[in-house]
Amino acid sequence: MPREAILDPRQEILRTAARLFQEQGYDGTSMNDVAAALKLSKGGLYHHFQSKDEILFNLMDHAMNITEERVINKVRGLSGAEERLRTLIRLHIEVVLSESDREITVMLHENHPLPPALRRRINARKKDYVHFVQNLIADAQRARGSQGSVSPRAAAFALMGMINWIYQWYKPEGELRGPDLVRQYTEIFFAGALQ
Amino acid sequence: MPREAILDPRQEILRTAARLFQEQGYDGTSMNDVAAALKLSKGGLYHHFQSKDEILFNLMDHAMNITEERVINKVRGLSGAEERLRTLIRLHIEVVLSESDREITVMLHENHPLPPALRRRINARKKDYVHFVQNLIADAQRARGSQGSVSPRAAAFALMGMINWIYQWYKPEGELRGPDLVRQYTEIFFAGALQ
DNA sequence: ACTGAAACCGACCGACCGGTCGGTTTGGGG
DNA sequence: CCCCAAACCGACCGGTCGGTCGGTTTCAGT
Repeated sequence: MPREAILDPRQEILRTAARLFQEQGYDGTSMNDVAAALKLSKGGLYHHFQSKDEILFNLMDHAMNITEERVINKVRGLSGAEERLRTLIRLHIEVVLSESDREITVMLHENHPLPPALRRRINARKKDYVHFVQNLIADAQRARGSQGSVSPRAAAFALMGMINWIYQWYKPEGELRGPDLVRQYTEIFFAGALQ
Repeated sequence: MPREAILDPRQEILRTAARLFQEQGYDGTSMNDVAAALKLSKGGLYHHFQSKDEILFNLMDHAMNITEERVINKVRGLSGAEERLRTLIRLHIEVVLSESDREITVMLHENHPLPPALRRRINARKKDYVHFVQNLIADAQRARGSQGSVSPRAAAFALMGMINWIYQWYKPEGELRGPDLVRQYTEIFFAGALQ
């Protein structure tokens, strides 16, 4: 028998909460809503998490784990500055568009004030990611010998904006589909930031 | 005596609500908070607006008015496709960074569900703006005779993302100040989308 | 001085929120 | 078969929310 045939209940709660938070917002979703969606009583839900904030924090932390596994670690295994940057753009977009990783969009949008300690941990991880992207860009600029009138910092913010804004308008059935989106965004950014 | 020495009370309420919504979020701000900040009772506040939603809608509508006045109308008065696009980028960034127009960031971030009718009106205005930008980009591409591998639609979304994401990281006292930001973003986008 | 409407107050309402708690069910190891 | 801890239930709590309402103040026009 498979060791993990039954999901960790905490993870199942997080998955459900992520879905509801994405659909109705954090404040628009009550703990009752979460419990009901899991066919649980509110008391039963509080057996697994001791506060709504704890759920939100774990959601955001999990989102950062996903980003680390599916983007950063994959890119680290590559060589060639431009190839690494190109891959980062593709993978990051894929994560944002991924139906299954709703935690990402929750984290992108929700700015509900977490307890300061937790907030700091998330912000630090976000900042690390931006620095990683910034370094990638600097490497790619160096490799191409570009006349750096565009700072890696500004370029990194521009790239994060382009990609993280996608969820605001993207529709899977729309005219601008995934692979096409990746191609065009990559073209725009490469020509724009590595000139 | 000046006819409008005293502000329209509704506008003063909107200004205060915008400030509080930006600082604490829409759900994190109660009608009591708004009333208290105005040195009003909640009952007094409800004399001017009949619901919290009505305040949010007027805030968002006002934000769209500002965009129309300060960006679209200014750009319409210009000639030369590239000059118009360049100016749009600068003005749009300036509006996002403007201390006094907090309604903008409220609208960019808050996705509290408005009554469908109101929601549609705001969304229609947003869509109009994207179309306006899209046409500007198409004109600029044509004027430059660029080999259009980048569609105006994708470029418009990329630009909106770059700019509308700024409020997520921008700090007035940071190293990347306003004019510098405008210059670099313009460079990135022109090289990226008009290649 | 009087009046009427607009502005405003403050107590109040029902609903719902996040969270608690004492007790019951469940199921695997001895 | 029993035990015990983990899982779970459901009633409950204090507090706050958006919104209401009847009454009072303010003040411009006459």
